[in-house]
Amino acid sequence: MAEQASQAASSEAGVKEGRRADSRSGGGWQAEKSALTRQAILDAAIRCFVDRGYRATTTAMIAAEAGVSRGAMMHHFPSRMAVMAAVVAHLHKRRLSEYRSLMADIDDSSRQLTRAEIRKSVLAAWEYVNLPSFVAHQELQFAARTDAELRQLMQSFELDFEKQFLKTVKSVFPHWKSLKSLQAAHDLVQFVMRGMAISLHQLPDNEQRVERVVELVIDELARIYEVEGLD
Amino acid sequence: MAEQASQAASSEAGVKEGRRADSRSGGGWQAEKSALTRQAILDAAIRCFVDRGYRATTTAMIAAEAGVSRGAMMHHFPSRMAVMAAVVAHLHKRRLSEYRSLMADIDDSSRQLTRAEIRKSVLAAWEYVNLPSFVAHQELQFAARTDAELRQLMQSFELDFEKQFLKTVKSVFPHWKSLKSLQAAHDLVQFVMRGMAISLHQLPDNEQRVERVVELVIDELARIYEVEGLD
DNA sequence: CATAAAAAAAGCAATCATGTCTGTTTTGTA
DNA sequence: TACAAAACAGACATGATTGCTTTTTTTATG
Repeated sequence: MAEQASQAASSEAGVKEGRRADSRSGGGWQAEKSALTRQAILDAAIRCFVDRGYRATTTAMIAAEAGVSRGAMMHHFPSRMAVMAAVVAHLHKRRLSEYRSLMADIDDSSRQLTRAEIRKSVLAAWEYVNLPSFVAHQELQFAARTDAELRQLMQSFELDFEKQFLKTVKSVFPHWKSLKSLQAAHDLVQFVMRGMAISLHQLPDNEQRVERVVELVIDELARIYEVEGLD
Repeated sequence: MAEQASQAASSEAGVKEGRRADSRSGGGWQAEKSALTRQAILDAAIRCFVDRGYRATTTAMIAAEAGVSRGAMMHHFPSRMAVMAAVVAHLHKRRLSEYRSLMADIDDSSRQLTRAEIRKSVLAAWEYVNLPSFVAHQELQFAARTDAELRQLMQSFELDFEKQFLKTVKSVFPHWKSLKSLQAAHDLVQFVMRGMAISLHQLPDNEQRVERVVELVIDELARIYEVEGLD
């Protein structure tokens, strides 16, 4: 269980990379095509989640979106749940990678945490919750509330993700000393962004409200850091 | 469209109340029983949403939960969507009523906004997002993202709800002068609570994290009020 | 070149949810 | 009491989704 998550998180060079090299001798092209098809199916599933929702996504829909036949898909994933399991693992890696990429632009390697950096990190968090991968994961997480099988499937990944997530934040804000307050600040940002994402994606007239709340969060983070996070 | 919402919001004395009085002359008992059945169906639907999810909730499930036959249900609501429409209207009233009830305990009618009041309001917001009615509405709102019909159905109610919601907050915090900052503060609280609700209801070990974030929000509200909300 | 294995495509049966239909009971009214 | 209308109950048919099976094509290897 826990191995699954950490394995999925760490094994960046997965099935695909491991076999593409030896396409000259033997046992290469077939495996590569297989991996390509799998990847296409997973990406298609994510797109389906985003614009149809988890429950409404059928196996036929995924296959059509991926451009493969239903039979081919059943060859790689023997059941619907098998696809979902693979998507969970796929999203786990993709989300971590995307978040790290967003946060990578912040580190200006100054020796002090500036308000500008805080702002960048908050905006990055807002961008993050608007990514397709986040929306897809949101669909899965939300469905998991009332789907025991899916919940169990995601459980270990969720725990690992939270761990990696916080670890990334720590690496970006090395000057923030109090781990406790950093965790709380991180939680605050994540909760606000998530709540804002789900609340506003059907209400018009967002921009100003988003802007104001973002400013409030920045203010609060600056205040927390000033009080508890200094060296 | 807009009339639907405001009508649903204002007409507190609906179908049920309007006909129960004249059970002596004519047209009473039957109508009352009808209203009772409708109510049972709507409440059953909400329960189904909470523990099965919107998409997984079937008409048969609702009927069974309500203790009526599927035929009886189809008599009152000719289609699945008709049930959902009625549930949306029902939840609209119920949520407003419950939130007002939660906020009613705060007003200590002092002539100044104290930190204790702020704390109570934040805790009330947290209680609010843990009510079944909120969870059910969350299901509907979330499903509406990828269900155009449902989205259109809810649209006017959502707008009206936000209006009534803010109005309630204003009435509870009459000393908060700047409407702009009050709106922002209200948004902040709502977003945090919503994000926390959806993020944590499957992760264990919540209490401490919730506690800390709640404290942060209280601090921030106090700060905003001090800066922008004073008389 | 031939054969085995993998990948892909298509067809099929079972299940399930919806909507409609018909029949029965209860209530209101003349 | 008789009749009309509403409330209710159950059965049926259609359409959709899933998983399995069969057939065809592609790839790897002796």
